[in-house]
Amino acid sequence: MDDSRHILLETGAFIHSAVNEDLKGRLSELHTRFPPEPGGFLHIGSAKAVYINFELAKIYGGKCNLRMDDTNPAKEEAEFVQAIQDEIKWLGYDWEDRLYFASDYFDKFYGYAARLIEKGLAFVCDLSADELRASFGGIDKAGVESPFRGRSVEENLDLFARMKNGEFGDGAKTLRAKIDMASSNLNMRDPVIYRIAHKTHSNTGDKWCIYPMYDFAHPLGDAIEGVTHSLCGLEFRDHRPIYEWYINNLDFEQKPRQIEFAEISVENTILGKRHLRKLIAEGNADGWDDPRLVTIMGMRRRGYPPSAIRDFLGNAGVSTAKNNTVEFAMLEHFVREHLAPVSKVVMAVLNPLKVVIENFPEGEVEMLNIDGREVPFCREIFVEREDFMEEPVKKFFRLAPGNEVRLKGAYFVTCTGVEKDADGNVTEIRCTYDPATKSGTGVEPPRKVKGTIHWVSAKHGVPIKAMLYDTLVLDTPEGEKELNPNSLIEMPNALGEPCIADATVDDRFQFMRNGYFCLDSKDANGTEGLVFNRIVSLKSSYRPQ
RNA sequence: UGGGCUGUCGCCAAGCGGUAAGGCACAGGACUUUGACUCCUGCACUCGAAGGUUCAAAUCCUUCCAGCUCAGCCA
Repeated sequence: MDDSRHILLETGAFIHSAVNEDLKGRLSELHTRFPPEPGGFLHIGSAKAVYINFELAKIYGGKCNLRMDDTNPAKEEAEFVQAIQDEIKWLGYDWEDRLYFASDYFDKFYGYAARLIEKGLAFVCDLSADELRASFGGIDKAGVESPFRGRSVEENLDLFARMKNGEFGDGAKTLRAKIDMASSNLNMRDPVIYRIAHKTHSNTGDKWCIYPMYDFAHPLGDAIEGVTHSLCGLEFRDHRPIYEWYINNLDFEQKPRQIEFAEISVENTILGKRHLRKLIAEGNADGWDDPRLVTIMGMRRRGYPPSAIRDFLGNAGVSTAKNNTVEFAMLEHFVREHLAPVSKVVMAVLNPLKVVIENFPEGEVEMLNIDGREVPFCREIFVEREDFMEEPVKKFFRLAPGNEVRLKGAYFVTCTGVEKDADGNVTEIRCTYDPATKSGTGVEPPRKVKGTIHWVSAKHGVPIKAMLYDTLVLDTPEGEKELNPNSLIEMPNALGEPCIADATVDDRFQFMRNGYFCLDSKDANGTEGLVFNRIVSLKSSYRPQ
């Protein structure tokens, strides 16, 4: 089922040829890495980076490290370190014993920075954050060189050591690379290498009060770990020159190469950390694991198989540099495809309408064998409210006055009447059944019937709550995101056939004609009764009227 | 208006000088005790536009048009 290996080989040709060329065929030497910042949870966008880095290494028999990019103590928390590992494992990948932390290299980073100073390629700058920003210039304006750019190697070395020793306050000084303030690439305008931040780091504690910037730490981290190919999102395209500048100026034997791929975006979803945080803070999402979110936690709770996510990612393609927004329907397609073979098909009625079978003996319970299950059938059952129409539209093959349908695995029934309340709402329908049409007897029914509907015994039905999801937000034509008012529909009075009382969180069901469902893992001990999440609906070619 | 990048079916996406793969979606049809699944069938004489080179161009050249992206002591 999981042919992602094949898919990734077909797509992302630019990566394959680059890797092939660099390694001159020794592809098992391919070494990649997935470098998350432990400052948040992973989502489908991060999953693509996980997928590409790990999958590519797997295809060629190479290795992929997991490196926590924890160079900014202000934004990172230890809890994410474990969460991210769980998420990657769930996605199906293994970094073996190669879990690393950028912070493990702080000593080395410091040494390399000093090296840059000695080579006259870095200097300590006293400009304030505001002054620095102003001196950077702009998109069509060259920057201005720092007045501290000419300091001697000795002075720089001394100042840098004193920065490290905590002699200066936050923001008082920075270490900067000496490159080119007139570069058309803003990342090359004497970028900051180290900043001062008297903050406790989750890994190194108070040992450091200066921390390296991403642009400096990332290539060095790659080089130190022996990474051959640093595959990252397109957003880092403009950083490639600075990545190479550090690598080339620090004389690494084996130079890692950065290759970018287009990030994925899925229609009607939100990926941005701050946007997600806002949704959660405002109560519009039920935490990071809200099943309507395409966070890893959300998709996991929703019931998406990880293999479906991998397959989706592979099929959505690994393009070079094109903006793309994949339709949500494509994700759902792969979810269905991977769910179908592992799901047990059972009956559940989401919106129950009582049916009394008038000629079925009162009090009698008949056990029916449906696909190997024993399912009780009796005089009073529930069917889906949507499966009955008092005044049927044309091509409505379900229950309607005078109309005969098959009850799945049971008998043919004909609607003979309707009961209503004072407001005219249908409260129950009356039917008669034909004993000669019993299912599974091997005897051909005496006549054909167009519709087969699902049902649950009134006496034996297990009360459940069904959660029907749609995406939390909708894309507007203007390119904005708006809340989807119908992103959650709760069906509190749903009923399932008896066997679902034994469901575990790992079980996947297809509720016949209603979609794929699983137990909500958030409420695994059932304090709210049995809560089932609809993972994805079934496709339907039925169009009323 | 500086730099980088991109424009192939509604959405993804192959293709890299030899006459437009595939998936999703959609539309027909077959099958059907899930209006599901499965199975057939259809779905770009055309590759952002215009010129040019060539026996031959989505693929090469030129110009133009459109879109995305970059100014954290974030990653």
